[in-house]
Amino acid sequence: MSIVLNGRMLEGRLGWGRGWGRRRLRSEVPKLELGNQVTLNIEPWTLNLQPRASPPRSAYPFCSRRHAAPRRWRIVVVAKWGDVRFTGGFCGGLCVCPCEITMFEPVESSVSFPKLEERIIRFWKENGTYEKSLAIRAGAPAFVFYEGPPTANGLPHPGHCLTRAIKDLFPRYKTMRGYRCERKAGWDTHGLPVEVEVCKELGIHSKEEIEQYGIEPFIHRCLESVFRYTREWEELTERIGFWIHLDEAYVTYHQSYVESVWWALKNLFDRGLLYQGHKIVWWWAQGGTALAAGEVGQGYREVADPSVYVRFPLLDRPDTDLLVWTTTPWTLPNNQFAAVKPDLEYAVVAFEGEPRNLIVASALVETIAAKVGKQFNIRATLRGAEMIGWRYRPPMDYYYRAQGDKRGELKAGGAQAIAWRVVGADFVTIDSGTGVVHQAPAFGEVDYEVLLAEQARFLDGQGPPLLCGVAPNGTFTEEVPDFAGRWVKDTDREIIRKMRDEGTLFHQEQYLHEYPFCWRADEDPLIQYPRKSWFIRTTQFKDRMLENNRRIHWRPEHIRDGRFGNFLETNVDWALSRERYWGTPLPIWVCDETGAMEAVSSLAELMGKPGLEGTEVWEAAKRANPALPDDLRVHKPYIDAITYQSPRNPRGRMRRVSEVIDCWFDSGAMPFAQWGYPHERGSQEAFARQFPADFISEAIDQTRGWFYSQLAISTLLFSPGREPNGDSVGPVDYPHPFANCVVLGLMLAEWWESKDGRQRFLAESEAVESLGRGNFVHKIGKMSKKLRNYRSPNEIFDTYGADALRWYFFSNQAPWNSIIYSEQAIKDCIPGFLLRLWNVFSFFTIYANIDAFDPAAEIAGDAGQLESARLARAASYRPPAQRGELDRWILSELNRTAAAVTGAMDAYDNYGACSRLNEFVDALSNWYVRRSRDRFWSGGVSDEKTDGYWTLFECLITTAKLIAPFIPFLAEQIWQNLAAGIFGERVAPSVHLCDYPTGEPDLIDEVLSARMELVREVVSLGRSARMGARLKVRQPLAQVEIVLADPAHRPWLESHAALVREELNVKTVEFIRKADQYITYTVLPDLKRLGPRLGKQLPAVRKLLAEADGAELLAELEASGKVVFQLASGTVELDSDDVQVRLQAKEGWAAAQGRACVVVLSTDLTEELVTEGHAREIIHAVQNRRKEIQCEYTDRIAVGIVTGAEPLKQAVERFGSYIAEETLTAPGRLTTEPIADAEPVELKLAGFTLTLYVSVVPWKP
RNA sequence: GGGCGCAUAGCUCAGUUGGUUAGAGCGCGUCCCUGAUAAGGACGAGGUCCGAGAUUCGAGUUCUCGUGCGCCCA
Repeated sequence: MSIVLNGRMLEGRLGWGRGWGRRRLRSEVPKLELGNQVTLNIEPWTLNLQPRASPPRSAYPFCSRRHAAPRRWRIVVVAKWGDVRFTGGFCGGLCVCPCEITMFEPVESSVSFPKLEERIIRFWKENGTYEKSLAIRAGAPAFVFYEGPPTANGLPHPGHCLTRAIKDLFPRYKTMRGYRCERKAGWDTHGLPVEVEVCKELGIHSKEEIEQYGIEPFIHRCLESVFRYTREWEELTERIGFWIHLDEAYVTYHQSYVESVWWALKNLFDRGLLYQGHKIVWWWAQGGTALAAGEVGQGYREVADPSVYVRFPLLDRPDTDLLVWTTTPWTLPNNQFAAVKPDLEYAVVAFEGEPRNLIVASALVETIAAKVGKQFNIRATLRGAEMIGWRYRPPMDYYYRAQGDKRGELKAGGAQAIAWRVVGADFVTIDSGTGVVHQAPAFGEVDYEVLLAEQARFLDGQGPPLLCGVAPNGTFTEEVPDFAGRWVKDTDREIIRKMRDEGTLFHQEQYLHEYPFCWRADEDPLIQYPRKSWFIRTTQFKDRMLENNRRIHWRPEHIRDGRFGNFLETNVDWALSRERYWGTPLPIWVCDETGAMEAVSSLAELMGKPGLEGTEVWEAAKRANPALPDDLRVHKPYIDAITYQSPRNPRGRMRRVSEVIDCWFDSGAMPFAQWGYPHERGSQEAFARQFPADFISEAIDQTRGWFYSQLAISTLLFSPGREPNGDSVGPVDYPHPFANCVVLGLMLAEWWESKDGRQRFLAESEAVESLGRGNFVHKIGKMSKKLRNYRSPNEIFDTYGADALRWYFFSNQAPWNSIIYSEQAIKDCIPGFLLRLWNVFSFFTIYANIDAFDPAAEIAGDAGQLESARLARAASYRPPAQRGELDRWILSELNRTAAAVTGAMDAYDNYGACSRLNEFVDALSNWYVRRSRDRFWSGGVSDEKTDGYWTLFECLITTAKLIAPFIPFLAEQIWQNLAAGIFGERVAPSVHLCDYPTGEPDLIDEVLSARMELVREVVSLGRSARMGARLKVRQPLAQVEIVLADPAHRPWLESHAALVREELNVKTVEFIRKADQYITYTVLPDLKRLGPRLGKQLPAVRKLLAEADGAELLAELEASGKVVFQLASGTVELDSDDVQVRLQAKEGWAAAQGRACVVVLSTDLTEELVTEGHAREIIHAVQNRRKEIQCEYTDRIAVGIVTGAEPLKQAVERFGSYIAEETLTAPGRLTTEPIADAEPVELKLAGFTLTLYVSVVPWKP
């Protein structure tokens, strides 16, 4: 034997074990490099194998699997023994493993999933696998997916991992099911959050400061900001395995996108659906800006405000006043109405010492009397409804003086005073105040709605105007001359004094409540204030939106009628405009002479307008900085500069309104705007092809965000039967723009903190280490950057891998539940599922390599996707029907699983699908492989063994396909190894290019599945009975008796007695029918069957059955086919279908009961059995000793068993050869004497002492 | 204040159209295996299904009310 490396012969002898040859070789081998030419000559087959009649069949005599070779060290050699070809090689352990057949790439038993995933990512990239997956479905029906665009101005966090994982899962699945699923990425780039980020960088707050800084440089900074973390986002996307076209992403600030949004807005404007009105906003007067809801929420604080009870004297009822309560006295000058609840009872009350009667809600009379400490008399009561229309004089008459008598004509006919009268409103409550609510529409959102409702009752222009005596800077205007120029909040006291002087104040106190302040200047209280705003008339489409919504398949379903449906029910017009800078400009130009307006749908259209001016602003900017993206042309401030000749008035110029739009409109327009529809070339076709979406998914916080904005825009633009508007797609049937929506739960963080909350840990183990057990609390809560209560996704990827994270997301709970980002739970997915599957995979390659099982050699030509039909072409592939039962069973389970998983995934139920996959892998690993081990280990080649290889191969191949959408990396690894690795280009190059297995009905055998389930139950019960009787499995028992509730299974189970014997370590298996000594029978009614038939008689029947002797009942049933009961209410007859038999093990037996059977162990131990048990104890002890002295698996040993205990001596004597065989004791080396070179070990076995000597026997060739 | 959701084992969660003994994983305990081995497996303990009421022959499951928590909106 010799080794030649690059033409140079290496000296040395090859050895194994501890020989010098191995050490010598070690000094030579490290010089090997990839690409070296190595020849190993073995002439003849002289690898010092023990002489055998047949060729060696395993690697074990020479190398433990710990020596599995890293790839670069593999040197393949070929040897022949007769006609059998062997492939072997050096492995990383530096010994020679001549029998390590490399049919399949050896699978490392300890795998690093993160490293594996990195390799797979590279593989996909280099091979364009994603693109291929689209290409093979070029002509297939579309499965349309929309990506809800994230903003890349912040780092992606774990929540984004979840959305990206789900968004990947279903497109991958549908692609494998044969659909073409285009996946266009998108980026949301506009909006206030972006501006706020930039402001933070600049250290500025207010709009004034932004304008001082300059709008132009400001938006340039916004633009830079939105792509700050693009790289991190792209890396995350790739790392988690989310296949999407990032380089063709739509971007909301791009000109084509903006123009598409303009098109939609012009469409709405031309149809009269876009109008200007007022919106009551939370207004920061000092900063001159409105605050978004989220910002307002941050600034709530408890403060004391004046709380005043004010008289509103009624005009038509002398001596009677409405009593009105408010905590904002400064709004009283702008009072326009008093609101009451129509169905509430009010009382006319005379308070002691008060000159006039007061009207308040009856329920509040006592409360108010108590406040002022006065007695009262109720003079009369009346319903709120009766008061509607009553007129009063407001406490401040700045407007009343001029307009108090003004009347307007009603639409319904007649005329009415425009203001200062009682109106009905449902929002009035008796929780506080008086039940009569002061209405100042300018300074309250609900008040404003009352005004709108009132305005709607009058003919156009005749109704009440909005009275607003406050300037945007928060000071009173000249309309309120007494307080003009004063900050409104500062006037409360004087207003109160004035009312007291005039006698309209009834009572005053302090009131503690939550009130919002500006989060940027926390001394500044916010006020509600009317701003001009643009609205979309969504309310007009409410019914259509509801109808559309009803057709959407929501997961979970309750979203449809719950959160989302309710939101639609309470729909208000969409306040579209924002007085900000970085957003899609509202494309409306106004004539500065006539006020006439026009909407514009593209830059080209604008450029075509007559008398165009202002384009030089952009041109100059571009000249100054040629790197400016042209997309900015359609943004502030450049677009604002563009004016044109008014078509209405020759002197007029058309100027753009100043606002930008709500960025939710941007993302909601994405179904068409992503294509630049309708302006871009090809966009109309693209839109027609990709509308509506089959599937979208986001978290529940998008209900009023992206889910609504999409639905609203789509319903307004593309509803059936809507007004013609000249677009080319035409009305589309509901649902659109999405048909299935998986609403994800929120992601929560998990951490552990010290009881004082000062120390936080991300892992329980860390908390234990630092604080000790019991000194910390487990917390679950919102993720928070400030608290740093979660690990970055990258750490998870690097430690556990993306598959583990994905599997955790998909398999641990229904996706709409909130999900805890639990590191421990992610970690547990590895042994729980990934590693279990990996071990089966590894097991297969080990044995398949040993036996040179080579599917590729047997299947000629194109092997496609290795479907059953292709495999069947192999000569040694026997049809499943001809294979053993275990094989047929696991193939049945495989196909049942495939069918169930397909069904679940078609219903968007990933959780259910994962449960089935988990069950299957468990069955494969813990029953099929376990039960097949001996078959694979057996020497030689047999049909049964080959069947086993084909079966396991098929299971693994199909499982790889089944798991591909869920854990795409591991799936690919298995496919690459088992399929592409041996078939090369004759199979699909990636598992993701395969069709999804849907289960072959022919291979499903429900009866077999049920029966195998029964065997597994019998075995499990047997073990349970052993535990109960404290009988170790090592102790053989004479007999197990099985009592079946349903004897139908007996023949089949009988034929599997050997299996049960082996699993339970018993000598015989008996089936018994009547087992009265062990069992009591209980006859139970089949409730589902009898419930409807017997109704109220059922409890009586149940009682009778429970009290009756089960065995007797059964005998009667068997004899006559029925049992008859006499009840007070009549006769009841039951046949055998009406009852079920339950078995109950009697006390005192080593028995265990399950649903279908009872298993009874014979606990009588004969001397023979006990002795055999001792022999097995000895084997166990010797095996442990082998391990302690660090034997190689192949080492032969000498064993000395020295004991004075007769039973143990007997065991050695009677079972010596069995012990020797099991422990690899060299022939003739099992003695009852001490062994000279071995260390004695004192042991106690079954209560006896024993001294054990074990030493390794030098191996002799 | 309104809407929606959740409440099941120590922890995290399943629980299909109402049906007899409510499941899983982790953790815990006992044990097995040592030829898948830096793995793997078996068995076990552990539950007032948040509370009250209603419907029903029968409720973890349906309905009403309440309690607690979360989210969204005011």
